[in-house]
Amino acid sequence: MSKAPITIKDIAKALKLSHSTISRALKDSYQIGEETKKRVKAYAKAHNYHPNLMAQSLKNQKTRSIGVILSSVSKVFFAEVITGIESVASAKDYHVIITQSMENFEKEKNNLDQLTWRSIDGLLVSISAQTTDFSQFKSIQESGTPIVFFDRITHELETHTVIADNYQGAFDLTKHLIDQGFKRIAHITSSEEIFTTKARLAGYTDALKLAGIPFDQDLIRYCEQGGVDTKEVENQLSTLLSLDNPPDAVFAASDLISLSSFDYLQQKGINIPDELAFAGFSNFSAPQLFNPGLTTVKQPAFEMGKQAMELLLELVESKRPVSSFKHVSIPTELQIRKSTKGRS
Amino acid sequence: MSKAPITIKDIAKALKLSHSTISRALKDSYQIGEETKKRVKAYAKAHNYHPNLMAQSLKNQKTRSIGVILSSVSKVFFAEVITGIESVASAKDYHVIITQSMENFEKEKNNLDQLTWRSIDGLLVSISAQTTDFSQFKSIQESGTPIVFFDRITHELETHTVIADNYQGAFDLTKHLIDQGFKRIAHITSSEEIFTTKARLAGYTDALKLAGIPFDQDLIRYCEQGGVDTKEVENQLSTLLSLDNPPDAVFAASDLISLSSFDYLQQKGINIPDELAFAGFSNFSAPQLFNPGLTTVKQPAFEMGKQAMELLLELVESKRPVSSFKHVSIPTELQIRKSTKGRS
DNA sequence: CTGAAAGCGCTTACAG
DNA sequence: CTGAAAGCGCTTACAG
Repeated sequence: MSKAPITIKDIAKALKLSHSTISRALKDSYQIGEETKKRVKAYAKAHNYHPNLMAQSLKNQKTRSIGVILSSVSKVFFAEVITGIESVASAKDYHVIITQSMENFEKEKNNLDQLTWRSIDGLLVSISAQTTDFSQFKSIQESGTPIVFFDRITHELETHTVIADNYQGAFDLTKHLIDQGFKRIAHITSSEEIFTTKARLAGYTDALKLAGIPFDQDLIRYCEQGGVDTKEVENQLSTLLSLDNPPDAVFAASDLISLSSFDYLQQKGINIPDELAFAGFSNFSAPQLFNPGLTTVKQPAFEMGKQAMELLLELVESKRPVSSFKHVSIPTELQIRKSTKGRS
Repeated sequence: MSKAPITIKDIAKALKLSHSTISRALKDSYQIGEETKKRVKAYAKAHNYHPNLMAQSLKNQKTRSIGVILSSVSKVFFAEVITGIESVASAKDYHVIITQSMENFEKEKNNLDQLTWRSIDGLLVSISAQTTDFSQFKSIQESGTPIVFFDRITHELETHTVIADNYQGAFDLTKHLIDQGFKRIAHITSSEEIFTTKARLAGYTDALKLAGIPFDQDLIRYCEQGGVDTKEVENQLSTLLSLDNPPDAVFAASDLISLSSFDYLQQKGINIPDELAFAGFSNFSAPQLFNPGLTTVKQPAFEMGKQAMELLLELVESKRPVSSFKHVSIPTELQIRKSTKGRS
């Protein structure tokens, strides 16, 4: 194992050519003769030549690195998203710098600063729950770094976006509950502001409308922390249960909410689904563990990461400014289990 | 927002100094007068100067990037490890390139190649289950890139290692089962070869010995895939259950094994803990979801990532070769739930 | 078709 | 205490 990797200079010396010629031959420049190209490439391969990325970056003003901001890698959903992102990145020789906002606006801003001065070529973002001001993203975009939003997106910037079809997922889930005979369907969801919350609420509302079931604002409960705080979920649940006309089913917007809810309901001795049916959005690795098994809407996390990265690299590698943007929405998958079994 | 970031040259021009002086002032060189330093730093700060990392890397032959190889980010354990690694990295301005081996030797080798020619400054590895040949790691180390192993380690290379105290964790868990009155304790574990498997088996064995319970090889069941394949786990369980003298408790080595087992046992209508007690190593986010709640040994994942990264950076930043290596073992935590309740 | 030269933004031995 | 110069490994306009 040689300590110093082989460089263009070394090849030039060995082959008695100038280093410009080597450089061009390696990139298949039309200016170089076929014979020469072959010799150079063969030598490079034989000696396991790899270009020095730092030198290339310095020259090209491109780092081949992509920044990612998401709330937390510990969430199964995001772990799967990352795998999708990496699958594209490694195929195209980019590397990915992951940062976590922990749903915190200040942290998100710090991550952004960090990533910026590391001079990334592009940025992938799922916006934190706290974020209402998008000016930092705008200035990054204006300074020439393309951004693609996924999952938690905004339309305040013009760019590609990739989401799960939250609307359809919520619609399907609500319709399933209605089909099972439930009439008072509550919705415990995350912060009112975020994009996914709005889309899910719309799907829920439309499914009710279609079935002629009246919408009741009392049945919509927001958790500002998105369920990170167990107490928050318990409060919303207990409010629901003490309504004059309590719900017969609950549609939860996330795993965290479902987890806390199951604990609480079990504690209170409330039987699922006989006293209260329950279902939720989830990328939990083992929804069958819930007792009874949890009916879920599964988000296409890997696929989202993959497509978001592909769209970002389109922007990064595009020769000229892009002005027409795609808004991808990927279907979700309804998985029916015992927690929503109707009384029939 | 200026498109082009400010450089040393810009500062030099503005302050009518040479760029050598700026460079030195910014790094607090003793050669530069206090007054000058102050002026330069103030200007740099005011204009939000950040050094161009590519240029620095090229000059210093250091990239400030650290490679990580682990089996899969989708495992909660590794997601937490990553958070620990990142916490150190971001504080010290390193960035982390994560790669996944998926327990596959070939993939691990590819990741290694990729990382190598990206010229990382150091490497953090949790070895894949398939790996028995460590020559690639050795040559990387010999070529000057420090490596630290964590979780799945080897002693074939001389370097720092960081593990959870698997021995003690297994010992504690086994002792707990014995204390609860169980006498035939089976152990369903991962591939026989890997380090963690051996350590856990040793803890298990010693706890039995101490209690005067005879060791029975029939009660030790290996899953080559580590439980990725549900069938594998079911086979081992059914073998155990059909023994002439079947176990009264099971100690599982991982979440995956516990998950598949619970499904299988529930299917077979076997009551936990009355017919069979169950406990396992786990970093599952919600062990209380198991029905009944699962007694677990929790691994200090965040802490492991943090300490491994700290030790690696010690090696990376050390001026001279290090020859004395630390072997850190971090305590695990036994969390007792209903799945191991004794009959008393 | 090939080469000499300049330059990306920094660091650092060498001079003064 | 400060500056001019060389060089890290590459790319690419300019010549020939």
